[in-house]
Amino acid sequence: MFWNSSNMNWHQYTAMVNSVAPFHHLSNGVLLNTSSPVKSSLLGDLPRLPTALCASNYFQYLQSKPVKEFQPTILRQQSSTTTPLPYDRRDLSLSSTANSTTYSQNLPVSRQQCQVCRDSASGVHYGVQTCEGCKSFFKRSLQAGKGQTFVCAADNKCQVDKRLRRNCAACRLRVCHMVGMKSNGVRKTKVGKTRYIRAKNVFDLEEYRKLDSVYNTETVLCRLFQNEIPNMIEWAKNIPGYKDLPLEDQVTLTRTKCLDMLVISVISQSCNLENAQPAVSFSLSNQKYEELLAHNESSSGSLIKEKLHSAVINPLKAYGTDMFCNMLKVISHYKSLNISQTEFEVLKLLLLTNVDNSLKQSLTNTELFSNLKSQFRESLLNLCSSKDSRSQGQSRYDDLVMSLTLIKDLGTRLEACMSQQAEASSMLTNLLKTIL
Amino acid sequence: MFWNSSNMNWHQYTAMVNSVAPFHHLSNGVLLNTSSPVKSSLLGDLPRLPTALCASNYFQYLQSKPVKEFQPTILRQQSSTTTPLPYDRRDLSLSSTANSTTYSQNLPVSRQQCQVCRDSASGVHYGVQTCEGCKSFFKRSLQAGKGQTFVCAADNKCQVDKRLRRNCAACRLRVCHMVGMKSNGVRKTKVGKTRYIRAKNVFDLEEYRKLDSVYNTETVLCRLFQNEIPNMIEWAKNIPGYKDLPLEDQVTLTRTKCLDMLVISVISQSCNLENAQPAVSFSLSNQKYEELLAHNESSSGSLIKEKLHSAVINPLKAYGTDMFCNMLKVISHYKSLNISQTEFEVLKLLLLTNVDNSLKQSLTNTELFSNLKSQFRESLLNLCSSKDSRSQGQSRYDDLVMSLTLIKDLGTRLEACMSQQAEASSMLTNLLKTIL
DNA sequence: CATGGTCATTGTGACCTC
DNA sequence: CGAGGTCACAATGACCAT
Ligand SMILES: [Zn+2]
Ligand SMILES: [Zn+2]
Ligand SMILES: [Zn+2]
Ligand SMILES: [Zn+2]
Repeated sequence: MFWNSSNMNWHQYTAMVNSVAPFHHLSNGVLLNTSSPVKSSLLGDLPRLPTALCASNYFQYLQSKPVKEFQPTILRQQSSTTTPLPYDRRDLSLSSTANSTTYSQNLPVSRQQCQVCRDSASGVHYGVQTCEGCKSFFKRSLQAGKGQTFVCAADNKCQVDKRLRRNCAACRLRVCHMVGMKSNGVRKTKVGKTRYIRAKNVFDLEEYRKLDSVYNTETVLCRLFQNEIPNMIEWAKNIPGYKDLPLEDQVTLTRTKCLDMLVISVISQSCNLENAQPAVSFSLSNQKYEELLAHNESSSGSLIKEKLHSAVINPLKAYGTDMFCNMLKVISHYKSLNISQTEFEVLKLLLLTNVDNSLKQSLTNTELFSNLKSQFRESLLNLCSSKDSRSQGQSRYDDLVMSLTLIKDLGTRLEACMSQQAEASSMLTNLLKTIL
Repeated sequence: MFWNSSNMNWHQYTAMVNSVAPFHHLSNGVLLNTSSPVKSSLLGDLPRLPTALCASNYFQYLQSKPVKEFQPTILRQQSSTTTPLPYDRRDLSLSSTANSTTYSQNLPVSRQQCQVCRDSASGVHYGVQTCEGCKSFFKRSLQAGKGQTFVCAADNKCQVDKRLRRNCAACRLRVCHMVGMKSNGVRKTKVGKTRYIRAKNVFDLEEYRKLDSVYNTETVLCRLFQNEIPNMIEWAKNIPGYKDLPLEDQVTLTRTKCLDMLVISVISQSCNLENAQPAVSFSLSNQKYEELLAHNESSSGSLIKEKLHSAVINPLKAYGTDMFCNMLKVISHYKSLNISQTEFEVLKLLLLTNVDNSLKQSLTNTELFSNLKSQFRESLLNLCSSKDSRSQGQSRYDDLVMSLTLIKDLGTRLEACMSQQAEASSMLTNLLKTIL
């Protein structure tokens, strides 16, 4: 719904936006207006979601970068013959030759790999496909008990793969928990029958709550982002005049601005929620929260869930990366402006066409673009002037335009978050390639 | 010079800004105008600089957080008596009791500490005060030769202190280089006389060039930031009407906006440099670069040095953190707008007063602030209108206001950088406290 | 006094036992 | 088949000889 705008000209478009303005819907509410040709969007309505994207697969996907391992394929027997040590089991050589022997080589990149570090797995341990190393690591962490706490030297976002897994125990254990490794109590003596069932491969709230930080607002926004891109592109296509731009320019604009657009959409959506006043839901009980979370785990654009999420799990975060608090501030700003949905829609357009000069020069049809841009600008000015008196209108226009800096700020922060969530950039490229 | 604006009313101020507009100065140029009562600023003129802030001290300062070590002060002899092992030298207990015995306890937090990890130092090793651990670590890295390369699992920004130094070898070695540790060749056999002189404690380019990334644009901006704050505050005090605001509001505004103000100043300064076209200095030879760097190491606001710096040292950076490229883009944008210094000055004022609602509510005198803000806004509108025709003026006004999103974007990125450079936030608080 | 070497201690992971 | 144990190996750092 959110990105929806059917084929019509500019005036029809603004008219529609006006008429649709008072139309609110919640993430877990029902869609009231069934007559309009809505294309459902994840930013509020949550249609059928590919459930394959659950926690384990998600992280597996994020970590599936082509690890460069051009091992020389020699000197394994070499070292053991030259130095006849009594034993040499461990492989800490960092250029090992041992793991190119999985029979289903590298076709889908996924099976037979350790879900934690992408090394070759030796079986299912503690509920998850892992390598010997991660198995032992998790075992030791269990044996050590609750006393030991690892600390990350960076931001709890360390890469965990075959060569780096020894660097940060905190992040390694975090990933272990994320992919669902569990002790299942101490092993029962000798029951040959129904043993360890495979872990459900879904976020487990109890496990999840043990984790510290990091994976909350940012993670969900990143995931949301993936799902929302197609809707955003569809929306842009239906902007009057946008399709007249050359295709390359459309792609350029969409690609450059998609993060900002995601942000402004979530913000405008949140402004419409009646119960989105900051700090209200913070008093909800954990039980209520779990109900809500269980009701619809998959994905939701509204900040309401995010807020609950943060309230329960999120402790203090690193300075400057707390997306949640920052978003609340911006929402409150817009609420104080008493902004209408119509104004939000036009602000979106302004934001989409607010490019710096270098980007503008790279467009193929600058003329057409500038026309479009000034048209949007004009539109906002008219909107402001019609409501209030002359000088009041100018003042409101200024307020609205200046508020875009806040959106931009959030977009930049989100970009930083995403860049740390592995290959968001290439992911984006691929997505856009498949869509257009 | 840059933050300079003497005591005068608003009209005098704009007049002065107008008259001073075509006045350019380079970082290594001479100051031409000696009659005006300029207060020199680091953002271009570089007066006497407290040279105490060199590389080593800087990192030492950044890392001087109050490490929470409430060691139980027992069980040292305990363990050696209960288990009569033949040897137990190393202290890996993580709650050691050994380092509260430095006789000059914790008065200035600085002396007798390892410059790398803040553990208690055992003397000067490889030219720098270090602990035994870091000494051995550096020794091994020398013995291993160039073959071995450490890789950081995060972003080459890991914290290095007593408990975390074992986490990331890459970052530990990086810090070793940063504080100036050197091999000085292999030790001469037996010369009892003039031996290792203490390292100069200044950035050494040769050592520095060995490092990968990270410490370039961002580091210098952070350092510049420290030095520039007082000038910024002085500048703000002289804005007509600003001193009429309550003192708390002044502090609030200054504190919230100082990063953005730093960014816009560097940008405007860079736009004035004749040779600041992007990608021009990239062709300079290394020798030329070293000359420039040697000429004035301490601090310089102009991007010209930054550009050289990056051109020589900076390889590709993490996505989204490359301040340098982003700044170049913005500079080029403003150059294409053909922006005047006067316009920049007013933009600065607009940026200073562009706060979100929550901040505005926290001000004590909202009325006064709003008046000031609209005054600034008016001023820019007049400036634009006077130059061009009516509609042209509005268009330019829009362009300028929208361009503030670009500045905000840079500010946000810089904030992220600074937050990773340890305790920039508390540093800022202290600074502001001492000034006001 | 700083350097280079020594070696107990700790984390690791390939392999083994059950 | 997987949990738990084993132990060679690598990194670390307190201490020592020079
Ligand atoms: Zn693994
Ligand atoms: Zn980590
Ligand atoms: Zn140290
Ligand atoms: Zn690191």
